[in-house]
Amino acid sequence: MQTTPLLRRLQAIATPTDEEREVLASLSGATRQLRPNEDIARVGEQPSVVCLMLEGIACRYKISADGKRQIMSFHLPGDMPDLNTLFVHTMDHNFGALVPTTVITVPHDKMRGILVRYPRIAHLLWRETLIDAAVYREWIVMRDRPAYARVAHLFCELFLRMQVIGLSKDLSCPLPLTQLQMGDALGLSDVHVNRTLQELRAEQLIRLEGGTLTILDWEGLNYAGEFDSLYLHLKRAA
Amino acid sequence: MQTTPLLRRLQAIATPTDEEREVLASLSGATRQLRPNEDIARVGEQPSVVCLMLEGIACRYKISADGKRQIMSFHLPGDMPDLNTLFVHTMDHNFGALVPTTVITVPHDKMRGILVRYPRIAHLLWRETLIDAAVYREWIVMRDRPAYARVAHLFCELFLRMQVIGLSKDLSCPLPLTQLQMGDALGLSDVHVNRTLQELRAEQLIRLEGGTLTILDWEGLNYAGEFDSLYLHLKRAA
DNA sequence: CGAAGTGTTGAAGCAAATCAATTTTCGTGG
DNA sequence: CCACGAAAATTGATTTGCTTCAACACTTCG
Repeated sequence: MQTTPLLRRLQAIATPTDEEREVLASLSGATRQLRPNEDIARVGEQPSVVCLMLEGIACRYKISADGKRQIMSFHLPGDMPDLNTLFVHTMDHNFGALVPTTVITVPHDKMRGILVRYPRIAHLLWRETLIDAAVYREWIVMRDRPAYARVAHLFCELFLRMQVIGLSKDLSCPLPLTQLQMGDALGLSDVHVNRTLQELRAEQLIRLEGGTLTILDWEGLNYAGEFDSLYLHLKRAA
Repeated sequence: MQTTPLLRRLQAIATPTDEEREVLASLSGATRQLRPNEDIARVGEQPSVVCLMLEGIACRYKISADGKRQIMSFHLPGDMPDLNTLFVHTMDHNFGALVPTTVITVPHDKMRGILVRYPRIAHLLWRETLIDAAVYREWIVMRDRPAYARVAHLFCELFLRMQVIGLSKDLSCPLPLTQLQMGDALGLSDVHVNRTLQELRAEQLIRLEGGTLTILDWEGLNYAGEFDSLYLHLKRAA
């Protein structure tokens, strides 16, 4: 049942046939355990495998000239974040774990074989990479808004993404990120993330403790974050 | 020779075979002329055609709650910016012309036929959409830097992209954008774009007049913009 | 030739960064 | 189980790059 997260994820954004589900369910490869801040691939490398996330949280990031880390996306179980390395061979960014994380690595050759034999799976995965791009676009927009909206937006997005892979319970989901990590993703200092979290708590929109996010007011949080889930292209809404 | 820009663009990022070049060169569809600020597709729509840009400059953008326009990407001749609508059917953003622009529209069915018959073309175009995503990632990072670096970065990117499609001459290329349009793409006010342009001119890095950008100091501009062209994944460097 | 869009300049205000402690939490070994 | 050190969270004070507001000048073109 290793690949359950992948199927959950793909069924959230598309409608694979039984055969396709079977092929994807049988995806296998070396399992790899990563510790927080351990990298999976770095700028300049040319990976020969793609990762399937099973557990944990990973991110893509770049390091600026002044040493600041910019997180460009978060990746959750079920994601295949480096599918792009099949066609864009050289990493233009880093990819690493933020918390203890488990992935399986599938050789490029094997993936390519599947794409050729099952064009519909290729299209499914193409769709997945396009939704990835849609998330980037939303982040470009979202990161131009005030801190309050940015943090709210991030929580809305992560909650929905956790929900479709079955990791939420009611209005709670795991969110074991530090304020520094959130800041690097939101383009905010950790200090300001902290102050903003306090605002969101004071407004009774969220609770965040012990690595668990609880949304107290979904509508209110959506409004605060100017959040519209359309860009996630999920088949069903929350 | 309508599709020349497309071939130029694809040859800048990949190596199509003669047959593939021929198929792509024969791509045809209705020609459409667009005036500045005329939209090609809007949020919520489900286009049934994809555009191939022949001339001009288009952009993807969203309008925020407060009415601000956020430009998420620019598109130049040779780009097929809404290839994504083949697999992600509903537009989550707007797509429109910024200056007088010519496109041809190719029906989805026709494109799908080509993708099925020529898997290598599918992979080529997939690569194209992945590079699009790489540009989004870079923009997320770039937009967190000071205004001076952002403007410099934009000019470096646009110059290289113009160059690979044959629209540059020496270190000059067309750049008929207003300061407001640049501001919407950079997350800066038009006022601040103006002041920043003056700095770049004062530093003898660029000239920008009459819709033409001239780079006076490529190295200096790269440094100012913390620009590294890796993310564009061009086969040859500048 | 006048109107609209674009570019330019100046002054004031503000959201968030930065700098600098201090407190709390948490993992780990004694 | 507690003590310890390191990481994370929190608080306060100061600084700053950019926005906003407000004019005004220039260009372009019907």
